[in-house]
Amino acid sequence: MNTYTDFFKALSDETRLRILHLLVVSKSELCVCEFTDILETPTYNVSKHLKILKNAGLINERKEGRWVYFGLTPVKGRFLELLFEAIKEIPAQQLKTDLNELQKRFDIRIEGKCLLGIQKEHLKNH
Amino acid sequence: MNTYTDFFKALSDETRLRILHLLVVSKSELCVCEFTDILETPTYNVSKHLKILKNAGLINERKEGRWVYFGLTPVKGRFLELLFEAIKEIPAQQLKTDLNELQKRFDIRIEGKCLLGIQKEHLKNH
DNA sequence: TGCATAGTTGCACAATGGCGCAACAAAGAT
DNA sequence: ATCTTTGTTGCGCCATTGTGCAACTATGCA
Repeated sequence: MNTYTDFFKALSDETRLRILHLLVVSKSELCVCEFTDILETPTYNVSKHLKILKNAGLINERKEGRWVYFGLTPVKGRFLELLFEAIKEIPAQQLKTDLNELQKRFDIRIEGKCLLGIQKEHLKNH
Repeated sequence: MNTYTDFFKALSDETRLRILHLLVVSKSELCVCEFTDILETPTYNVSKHLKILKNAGLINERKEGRWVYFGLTPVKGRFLELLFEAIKEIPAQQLKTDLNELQKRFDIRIEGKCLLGIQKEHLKNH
């Protein structure tokens, strides 16, 4: 039961909902610096939100050199299947904008990998 | 956007998830004293949770004499449709128990109306 | 070895959220 | 009119949550 309220709690924050939406729609893994640029939120913030989504069991982590990629967990059960479908259907302008920004990040990937890091200076840790 | 995080926030509490599950599965209106007995939570608590669900736009209120019935809002949009489907599919024991308790309350309705009030003494306001 | 880059974590702070209690409103019954 | 029943609301308390800052780890490069 707690599992399910935790799913909803994880999605009850705008930043985290945007993160999950990006993952559901793109069907890809994204790395922390890509999220940072797309969401326009400092890295430490993105990192914390990703941790919450991970602890809720919604996303997985994969390390590759200095980069950490996050993707959806494999869907087991009809509940998550429907929940992800629902998220895909949210008709919010913000989410469309996010997808545009995601495309920009995909365009600067090199052989499918995120190698360029954060592009927006003001979002980096100093 | 806030609309959607509010939906999730509303469902990120166990009591409220149980309430919405009852409404989604039963396709009925239930009154506050029925929720009180089923959820085994004091009336003032039930009332507050119902208010939160109502403010989120998930449920409606209808007064009938001293009784107040709550039911799902008419679904507009694919997002809510899928969200409610998802809630139906949650395989938690607690929710099954709730449905049994709901049946008991339906059994003591008179001509489809909740006329008997709270059955569990310790849950009433004093 | 030292430096830059990618990311995480601990701390302090303000805001929010759920609970219990007690007081309240509203409707019907005696 | 008064009492009972159904339900709501305001208050104080405590726990949780999101944020920014600063310190930290870890990986790769010169």
